[in-house]
Amino acid sequence: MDCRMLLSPALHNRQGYRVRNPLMTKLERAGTLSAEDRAKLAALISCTYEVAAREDIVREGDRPREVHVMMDGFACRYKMMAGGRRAILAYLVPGDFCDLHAAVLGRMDHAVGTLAPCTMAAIPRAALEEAASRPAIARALCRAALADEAILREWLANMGQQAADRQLAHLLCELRRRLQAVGLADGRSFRLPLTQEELGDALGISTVHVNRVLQCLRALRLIETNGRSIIIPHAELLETFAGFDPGYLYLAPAESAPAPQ
Amino acid sequence: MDCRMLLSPALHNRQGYRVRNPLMTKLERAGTLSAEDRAKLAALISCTYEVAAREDIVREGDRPREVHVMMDGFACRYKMMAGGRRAILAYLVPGDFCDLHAAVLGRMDHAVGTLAPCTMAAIPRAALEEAASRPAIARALCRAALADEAILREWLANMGQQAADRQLAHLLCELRRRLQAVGLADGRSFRLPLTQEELGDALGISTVHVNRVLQCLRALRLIETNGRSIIIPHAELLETFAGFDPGYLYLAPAESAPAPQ
DNA sequence: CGAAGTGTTGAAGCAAATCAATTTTCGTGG
DNA sequence: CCACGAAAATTGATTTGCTTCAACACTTCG
Repeated sequence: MDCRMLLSPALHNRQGYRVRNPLMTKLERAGTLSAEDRAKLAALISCTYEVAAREDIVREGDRPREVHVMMDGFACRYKMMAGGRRAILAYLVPGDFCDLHAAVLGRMDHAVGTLAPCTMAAIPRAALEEAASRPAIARALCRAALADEAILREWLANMGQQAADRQLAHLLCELRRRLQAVGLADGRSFRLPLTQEELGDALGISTVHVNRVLQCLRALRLIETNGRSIIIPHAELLETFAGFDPGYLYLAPAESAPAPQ
Repeated sequence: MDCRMLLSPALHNRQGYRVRNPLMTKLERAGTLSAEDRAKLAALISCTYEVAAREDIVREGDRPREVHVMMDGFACRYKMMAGGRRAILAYLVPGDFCDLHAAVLGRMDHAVGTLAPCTMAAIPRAALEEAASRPAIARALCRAALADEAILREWLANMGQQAADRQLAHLLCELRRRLQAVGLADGRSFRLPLTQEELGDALGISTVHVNRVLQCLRALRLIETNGRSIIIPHAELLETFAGFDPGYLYLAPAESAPAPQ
């Protein structure tokens, strides 16, 4: 894993837009970081590197010495199942950690692979642990990890209990909100560099069926597709159809918890 | 929620066995707690109370002021879906936290309800946070939360991608291991106080189908049932059938992570 | 321009849902 | 302890959402 030191004074994503550091955007959501905290965090992103589409970033069983963060692109957590099927367990968008949990648990119990070309940052564990000695940063990291867990629960409920058309609609609603939160979607449309097979591996349905469900959503005028872009003409319609409630994403600034007496 | 102060010098579970504090058993797994840490933890369990079967412990939207821990019994995380279906997102066994994440995220995005009569402990957030000022305890709590996340990922892969017979077999393998880890199963059998409906709500399959799949597993001699007890004559056979690999449960003492340089 | 990957369509088969009825188990009070 | 009612488990018949297999069209890019 080569790690060209790209000291990036201004970050640009693959579409050429100048974007804020997406990790910062994400961790600031809780709204409790001081200027000094932010400086500490920014200093962590010193070592970035590029990964082509469909490469592994970390593999099952790895004991990563650094923690990897998505700066640009699109990736997924996955497990290979008996019989060669691939189960996609999460999509990762800019700002997301690949293996924060492995720093605590010691080992990856699944792999992370890119789906589109990605820019990654590698943060040495020692540097991260030092930053986490600041309570506000530790709290923000903890929040990020627990928000990932909330997404897993929503996926489990969604994939387990809903018909395929609702499942796919729900997934699109989630991706729209998450991409919007890091400036990669306007309200109406976003780039989604996924094949129908990659969607099916997340939903647990066949490629053929993904295709038919997409046609169904188009026929209902809930979505339009244009190459690898998704257009959602009326987000509320799609969200209603999917039974989507964005609370589980914890994108709003932290609702202050009741103070412990 | 009445909170009778039951200062329990020795804990007994509902079957009358004298058991260790299951929270301690769980948090000690990482193997890094000092005697002082253990004393601090033990002191947290001062306020226990009983809850009947099929009651809610916390509800979606709650902002709990205490953190609740299972001391005895059987419970589940669940969400109610559009159409009245219930999605069971996790089973909770003694030693498991109900709402540790809500202490950080501020709010429950799902409910926790008992399935069997339970003994719960309520830990005031202030007391927990004070205990967590000890690094070893903070680390153990973090490990516990992340191990829950690993179980969610395994469920998502299992429920999403496998045939129903493998799914159910996998679930039984997991419960056997988790119950064994807190002394509630010998190698061969354990009490499983769940109806077929409650199993179906976790697997996303109908009650009728749960029944047929159970019959199939019995016919294959992979399991026997006796009232609410499950007997697994040859655990390896069932685990092979289910493609079960216990690594994701993180029940073994922490594999020491590579030291950060 | 050709080849590979991706998307689309149709037909047949199957796993699981649904509906409905019956039996068994279990908890409770007489 | 037994009788009763309710909950849970079981069985059969029918329907359906999704898979699988196979062929073909479109796009992208070297």
